Amino acid sequence: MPELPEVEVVRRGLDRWVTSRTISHVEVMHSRAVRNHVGGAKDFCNRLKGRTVVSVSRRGKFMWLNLDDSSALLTHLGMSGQVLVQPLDAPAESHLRIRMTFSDGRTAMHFVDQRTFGGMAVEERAETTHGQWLPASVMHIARDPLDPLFDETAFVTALRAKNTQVKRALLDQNLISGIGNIYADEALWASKIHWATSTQAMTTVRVRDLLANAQSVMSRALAAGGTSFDSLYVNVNGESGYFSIDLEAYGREDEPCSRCGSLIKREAFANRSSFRCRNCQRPPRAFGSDIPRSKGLARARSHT
DNA sequence: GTTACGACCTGCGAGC
DNA sequence: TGCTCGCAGGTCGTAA
Repeated sequence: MPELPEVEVVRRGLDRWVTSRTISHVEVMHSRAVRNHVGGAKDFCNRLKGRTVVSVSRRGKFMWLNLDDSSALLTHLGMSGQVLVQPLDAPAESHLRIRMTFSDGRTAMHFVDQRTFGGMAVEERAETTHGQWLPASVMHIARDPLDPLFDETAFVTALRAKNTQVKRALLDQNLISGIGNIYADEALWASKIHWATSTQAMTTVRVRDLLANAQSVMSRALAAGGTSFDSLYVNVNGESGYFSIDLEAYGREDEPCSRCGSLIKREAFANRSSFRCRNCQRPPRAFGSDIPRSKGLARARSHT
């Protein structure tokens, strides 16, 4: 599933292959892929035609192509989105949602999305209080931990001021962006923190350690080309990442912890799963009992 | 204002 | 063999 490192890999690919090219034709195969575009599919195509891509930016899991007017092509990969640079005569993928060609007649850009949680929209850019120009719907997204301007002190203060579980806070894109279920579990494992720990019980030192581990695991994932359990995440050339072999907790139910040898446990968390070491990540006192295993995650692991 | 939770969506494996 | 069900999870809207 695309989280910050995976989105950054795609952004870099697009920056290389799409920047300075002029869009000549856009086709929307599935209207849900442009559901967030206010004017609908026809307007989406019209607004892109003739525009030149100036650069490609990202904040958290959102990325956008800055166009040569005041607009941007905002893209979110959702759970299964892929942006592929393909030869013009490449056959349509089974879940091709949007296809874009360029005036230079070289490669085409395909937006492929099996589960249609992702999508594209053309939006006007607006200036932030820090002088940055962002698409309107990205304004509320916090900076991510790999952003050079990420304010660590403000994050520590904001997290400790919340009244929730620490993993919920890590997944809150208004607090810190780019972290999804996989890297939240990995950062918590590295910090020996149970996901249900209260944010108000977190000391400044523990929050800083957690943040450092989140930065570390995502930097390593980025260097490996991202994490992939199956064909749902690929870069713009259709290649999978290799970081899944280095995951310590996520998807490793009933496998020994590499640190202490205790078994990794899977628990239900907010309609999804959370993985932790039974020994290194002890639950807070108020936390309850074991949850039965899921078949789905075992399947995901079997694809690696 | 803050927090929690369900809906959205599709492909695949398990179970019957 | 074919059908049904559960599961993966990021974001948003709504309820508490």
